[in-house]
Amino acid sequence: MSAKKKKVVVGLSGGVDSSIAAFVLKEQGYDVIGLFMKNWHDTTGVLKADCPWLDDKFDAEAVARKLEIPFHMVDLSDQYRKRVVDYMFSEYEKGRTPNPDVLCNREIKFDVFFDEALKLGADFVATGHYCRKRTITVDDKEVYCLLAGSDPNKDQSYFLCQLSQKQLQKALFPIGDLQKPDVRRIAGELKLVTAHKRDSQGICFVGKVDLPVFLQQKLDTKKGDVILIPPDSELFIRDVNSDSNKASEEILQALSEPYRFNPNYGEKIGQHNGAHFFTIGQRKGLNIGGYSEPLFVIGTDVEFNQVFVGMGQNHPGLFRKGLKISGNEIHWVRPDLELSDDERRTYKVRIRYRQPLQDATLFLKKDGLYITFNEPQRGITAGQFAAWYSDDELIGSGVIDK
RNA sequence: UGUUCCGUGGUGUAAUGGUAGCACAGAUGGUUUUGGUCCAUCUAGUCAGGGUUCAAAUCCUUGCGGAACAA
Repeated sequence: MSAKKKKVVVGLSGGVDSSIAAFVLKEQGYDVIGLFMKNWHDTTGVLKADCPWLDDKFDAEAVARKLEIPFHMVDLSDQYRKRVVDYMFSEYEKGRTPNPDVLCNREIKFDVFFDEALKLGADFVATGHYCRKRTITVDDKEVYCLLAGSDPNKDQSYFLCQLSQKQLQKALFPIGDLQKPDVRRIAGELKLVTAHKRDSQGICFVGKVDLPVFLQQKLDTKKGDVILIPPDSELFIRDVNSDSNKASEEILQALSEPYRFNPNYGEKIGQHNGAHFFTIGQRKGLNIGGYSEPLFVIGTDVEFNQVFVGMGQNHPGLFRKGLKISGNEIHWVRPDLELSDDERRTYKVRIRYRQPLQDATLFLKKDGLYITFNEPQRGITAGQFAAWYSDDELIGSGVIDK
């Protein structure tokens, strides 16, 4: 007899990707268990009202039946609310723009869900993410690498940028080598109910929400001024030598400093319903027309409830060359590659999902990690995650502090 | 009070006698497992009344509203 089959619990979401993840695992000879997690059932602010988790559960169950694997469900909505949604509200309240899905992976799918899976006796836990894992040996120790999915169009490694070695150790990403169209095709051939289901969008588990409405559950609306900042404002003059090779702490700090707006630098042109409903780079929702080019949010101030905007795609307020991550927020997916004090290293960095990787240099300083980009970046926003890559491997990440 | 100028979609503007266009805003849809971006489509207007003309945003006139100038 061969050794006992390894047991894998796969998170079945009721979508096509996790369906095929389960299928691939089965093909590979694992003992597969499907586990559906219910995370959200509140429909406040959700567009397309029908509360979809039940449909998803039915679909997940149907897939499990078709693949002839056991099916279980866990309700993690309590934890999801506490560890993802509350975090979201609190970040917005501070005027930052969180990425709940990165948190969802770190806190839910690869934490509480993980534990539930292990309770079912799992050796591994699998998800339908488009990314890959590789195991290498460094100093006689196994090290797990998180790689981009093979389908460059669907690579979801960014959302897993906060995973730890411990989490990666038991993780499997069965569809990381597949292209999305192949996933659809296989699902079609297997006649799975999820074969032609639309890809999920919006905050994972919550769905596509009207964000202001969603946030209004906890955050008050409050009228404030919208202020237009001219592109030639002195605020945008950074008399730092953009040759950041010298990389003194001063230069790094200057490059990573958000523009400090105040109404004296511009002109009041309208009103908004709360600065915390806006994020840098945002165009829609200002409700101010009459300009030759669109207006974009270039800064918000929740303390004084002010929104600062600039006209046009190339407004200098939209761009910055550097950002900073607080020392305690630096996360290395590969701890063996951690920078030492005052060390610098070049990486490819993205600051949002699906952004093409940008050439950048990381500097570890006493007060945190500075990242400077070769090209100015649009919409560097506190609360979002910066993730650095070496080729297609995600090395580390952190919440942008400023 | 007098003279002059102006009044076009929600906003900013184009069309000076010949099918009222553009931009921004807004709505809807698409792309996207964050926010946002982006793409497509759509909505919506000649201040009001009278007149000239085959034809008026455009010319004339009255009213209303705004701006400028005025010993």
